[in-house]
Amino acid sequence: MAYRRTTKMATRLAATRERIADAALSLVARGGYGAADVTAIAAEAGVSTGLLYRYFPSKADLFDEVFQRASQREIDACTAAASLPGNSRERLARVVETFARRALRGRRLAWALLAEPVDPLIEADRVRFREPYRAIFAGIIRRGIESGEVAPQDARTVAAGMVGAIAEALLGPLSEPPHPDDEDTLIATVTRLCVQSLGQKPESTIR
Amino acid sequence: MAYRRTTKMATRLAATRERIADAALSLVARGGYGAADVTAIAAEAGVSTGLLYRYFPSKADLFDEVFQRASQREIDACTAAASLPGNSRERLARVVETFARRALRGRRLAWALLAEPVDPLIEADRVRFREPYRAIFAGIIRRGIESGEVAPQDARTVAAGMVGAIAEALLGPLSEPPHPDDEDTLIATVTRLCVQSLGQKPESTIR
DNA sequence: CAAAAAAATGAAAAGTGGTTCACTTCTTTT
DNA sequence: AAAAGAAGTGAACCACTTTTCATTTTTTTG
Repeated sequence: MAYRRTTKMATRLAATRERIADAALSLVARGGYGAADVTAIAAEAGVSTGLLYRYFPSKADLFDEVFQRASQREIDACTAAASLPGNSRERLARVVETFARRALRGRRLAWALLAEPVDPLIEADRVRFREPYRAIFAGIIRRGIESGEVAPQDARTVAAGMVGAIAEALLGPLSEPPHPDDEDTLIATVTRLCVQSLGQKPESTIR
Repeated sequence: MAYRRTTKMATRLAATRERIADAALSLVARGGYGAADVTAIAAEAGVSTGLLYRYFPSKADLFDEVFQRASQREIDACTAAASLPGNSRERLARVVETFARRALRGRRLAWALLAEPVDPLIEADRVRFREPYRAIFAGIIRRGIESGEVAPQDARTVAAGMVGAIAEALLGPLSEPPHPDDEDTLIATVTRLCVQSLGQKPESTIR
């Protein structure tokens, strides 16, 4: 008669789901959203388009998850960088460097996550993608303010500005072929820019 | 027989072209790209879709022009702000303020120009849209470096960062209803952020 | 090893939105 | 005012994707 959910089956189902999500990410990482239509995703995952819809209610839902995963990795890396010891400026610098270096390494994916035009259906993900970074930066800034290292300021807005600055400064280079020599200077410039945007230490501006 | 181009006719042709472009801009400014499909544009302009294609070879070409016009106004305003007298930091501050204030005034359009997801066909315009700003900022930075007010740095990258910072910092507020009280502080924060990212005057860091 | 239920298929449907083109209307010219 | 040519129309066309669903295959259970 019927069949109850066996662990064996459940495992396979999860694996298929995984394969689909991986296929989608892989296509995006290689060819951008343009290359990631459901037909291509299904083919890449080795399943039929119909099956894809048994696992994800819609393409948007699929990308919700794919995006989430890809972002999470990046965010984890930055969170880790943020939690290393050091003063606010050092920590900030480390996060920016981490972000920039990883983005330049995985150019195509970074471009897709940061800037590539996607259909509006999926755009919500991108906005969400930037939020965690803003949160990381805002946290560092707030702690800097508390400890007196940084002048009081609107941490949220400044953090948003930093995310934007990094993204925009990398965009050009991201869409060009790698240029290893320039990368270090590029990263250094972006890092300095962010740290400086915090302003000087309050002591030096006390009247 | 045939008819030669009369000034009367030529004027009308130009007017129709104008109406189409205006209609497109108006739709974008009110409802974003989503609301600006060719059918809607034609309807708004009071012409048929077919006629639209007599004036513009394709939708992308139409938006090329529409974008161009909308941007030009903004860019002109910023260029004007940049050319007022003052030192680099003052001039930079003025441009940022100008940009931010105008963006907040024309929220919907600014959002469309800066960040709204568009179909890839049109995305090229957006990249181009940011370029002139980068150029304005880069010009100010370079002059600052030449005059010794600003430490030597990669003007192009820093300028890109500023454009990104401004855009990103405004994005949240741009998609929310106006909040007049907060706007001035927001603008002040963004301006300070950009000016500070230039770093301190070289004199104070000379050893 | 049937019978039952779920997994999987893939071609067809439905939706989307830009573009075309055969045709009509209006303007100019003689 | 008639001929000629340009402006203007809008429904049909097309390319492209997502989504569905009737059908087949696989897995489980009694």
